[in-house]
Amino acid sequence: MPPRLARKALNAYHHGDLRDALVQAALHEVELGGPEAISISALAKKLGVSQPAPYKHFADRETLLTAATAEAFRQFSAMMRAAIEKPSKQSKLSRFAQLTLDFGLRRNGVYRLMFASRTMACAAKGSELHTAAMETFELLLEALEAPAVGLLRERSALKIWASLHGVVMLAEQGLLTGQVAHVSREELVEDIVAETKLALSVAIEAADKAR
Amino acid sequence: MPPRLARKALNAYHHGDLRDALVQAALHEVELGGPEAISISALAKKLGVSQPAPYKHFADRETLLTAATAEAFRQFSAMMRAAIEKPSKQSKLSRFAQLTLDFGLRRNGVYRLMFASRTMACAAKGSELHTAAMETFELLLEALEAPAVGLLRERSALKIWASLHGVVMLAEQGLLTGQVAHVSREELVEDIVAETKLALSVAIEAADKAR
DNA sequence: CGCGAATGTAATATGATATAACTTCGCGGT
DNA sequence: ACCGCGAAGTTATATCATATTACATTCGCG
Repeated sequence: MPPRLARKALNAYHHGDLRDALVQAALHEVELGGPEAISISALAKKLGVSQPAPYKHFADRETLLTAATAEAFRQFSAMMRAAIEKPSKQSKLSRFAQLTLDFGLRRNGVYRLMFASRTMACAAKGSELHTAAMETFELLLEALEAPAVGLLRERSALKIWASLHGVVMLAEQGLLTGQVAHVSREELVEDIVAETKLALSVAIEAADKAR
Repeated sequence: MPPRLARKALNAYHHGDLRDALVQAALHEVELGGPEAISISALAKKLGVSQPAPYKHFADRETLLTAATAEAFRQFSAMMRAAIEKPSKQSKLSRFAQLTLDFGLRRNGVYRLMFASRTMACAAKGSELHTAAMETFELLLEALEAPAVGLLRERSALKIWASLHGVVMLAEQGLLTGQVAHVSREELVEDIVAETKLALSVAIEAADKAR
């Protein structure tokens, strides 16, 4: 006898797309409580399947986290691409930076999953996650709109990425609000963008002269 | 045989200084496996006490983590103070920055406990942890060696803190090594320091002129 | 000395991860 | 059409960590 006939129309036994549903549900949970908050059994209950069902799709909690992180990177990239391709008064880099800050604060749980959890450090080189992360970095390079000077451009990108990351983390930990109440986080970001651009143009000039 | 007795008696029943021993042991564990790795019961076993014993000193896991974080900040501050007070060819800021990077990579678990865990965000204003963190920030302000221009100095400190934090996190996640193999992390940090100093002096000049 | 507070233990409830062994269902080959 | 195999679920269970409760021991202070 089938244990129970569920709400799903034709197929009560097989969920249909549990794997994807798990990833989406995980992201939703992470959004609220951060990476630590997700629990396999809680997700299973929420999706109306038995507790061990997720293990048919993910070897362990870590693997699920990794898949969710990759999906988060793809969503982030899509959002960024849309933003920097839309014509605007502001520079692409400026929009990228402000949006990153916004994302980092509004969807802090997901942001931490992407940039402040152990997940990334464990990602192998060709993995789904590593690829997704690299694409995001490519987008930043594109947003820089700098002449193709390879190494210099990458270095600038890294510096601005690092700075943005730092601002998000410090802001989220309440270490910014107290110290510089007068300076808005947005101003701080614009400051960083301006400095980066200046430093890059100076470096390019110097490189040209040396040639 | 109990590991270490603080007060006096060779006492099998009472540990002597379990609270402190827990904090130290927790930091030791964190050093290896990061904040997620510490387990109350594992610590209890390692220290040779019963599993619930720690709860006499810390309400829950989170509270123990918070205490360990505060201790980590104190250790960090002590190290930094020693470093920037010792005379050297390099600037204080430069030493602060390089040491931070070094600490962030060598003792990454502890670093993450301090700067990349949820602990800080939950710290109340007058708490042990908040106080310890503020002292560390004071040290950075001191290392800046800038004329006392209040807001400008704080802003510079924040920017450099954010950048350093970003570099550590990215480096630790393997996102630096691949992209800029030629540029050492140390060079990147020196770059950031130089930029900060330049920007600060320019800003001060501008402020003077405006007066 | 003796009593209360601090500190430890034993026992237990709860809940999460993960594995094992069994069941159901879709689907492709003959 | 059928069979059977593998993918996707299920129940049952082992293990382990957190946290609470009730009880035991020791410290230190009057």
